[in-house]
Amino acid sequence: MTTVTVQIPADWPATEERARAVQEELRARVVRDEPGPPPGTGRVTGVDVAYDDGRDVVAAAAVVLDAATLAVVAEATAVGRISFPYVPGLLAFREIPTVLAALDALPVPRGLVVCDGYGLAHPRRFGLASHLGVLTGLPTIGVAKNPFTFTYDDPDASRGSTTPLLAGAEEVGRAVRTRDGVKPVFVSVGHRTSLDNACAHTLALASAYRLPETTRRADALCRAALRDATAYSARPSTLQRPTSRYAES
DNA sequence: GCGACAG
DNA sequence: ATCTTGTCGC
Repeated sequence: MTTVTVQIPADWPATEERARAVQEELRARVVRDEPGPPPGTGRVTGVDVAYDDGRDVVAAAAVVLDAATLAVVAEATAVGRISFPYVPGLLAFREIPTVLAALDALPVPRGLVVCDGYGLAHPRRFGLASHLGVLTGLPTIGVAKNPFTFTYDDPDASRGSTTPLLAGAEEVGRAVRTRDGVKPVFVSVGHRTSLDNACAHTLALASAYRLPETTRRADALCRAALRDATAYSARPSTLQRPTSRYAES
């Protein structure tokens, strides 16, 4: 598996104002009139990021799955310094440099990229998934765990039920029930994909668990990469008192 | 002005 | 995101 080190781009926005201006400029490049790749065929790639704010370290992972079998085809990770503080609406500026590096390190084509967060469901209609799509040219979707600032009616309890995710009267995404009786996930279009297709992909990728297998795999991998990246700093609990469950008594 | 707010 | 033990339930 490939692991790379990332540098924050010299021209990366340093203020919230600049970051918002970048979003306003790039949003026009989102392609919305393509359906995207059909679910269940080809490859699907999941990306996710983990942080250690205290040490200023960020790790990203990209995991390519066979869309039909969900078997892992390829993996890559990237490690770097945190490029932006967490500000609701500006998440992309915190995640993108490292995610791009991990995606670039993959030895195989990516297919549809599934992001942990939003695409068009965003204050300026340009969330992480759309931003990543415009920068890479790849079809992308966003699958988030929370409704952010949007409203929705609870979908029926059965897996496959959906309701509109609304910004006022505008449908910016959908609440999708991936498992019976379990809290829905929130799906939106990133780039070069239709909302129907984005929801179909999400359901195809999430049947055993609430979240898509792509994000589950990427989440586990970026956490492991973060552990490795910070393994040399002092961590008494793991380095000095390894395993014994009987150490106290 | 105050509260809410993807990860 | 991350901090963190046990606990209720299939």
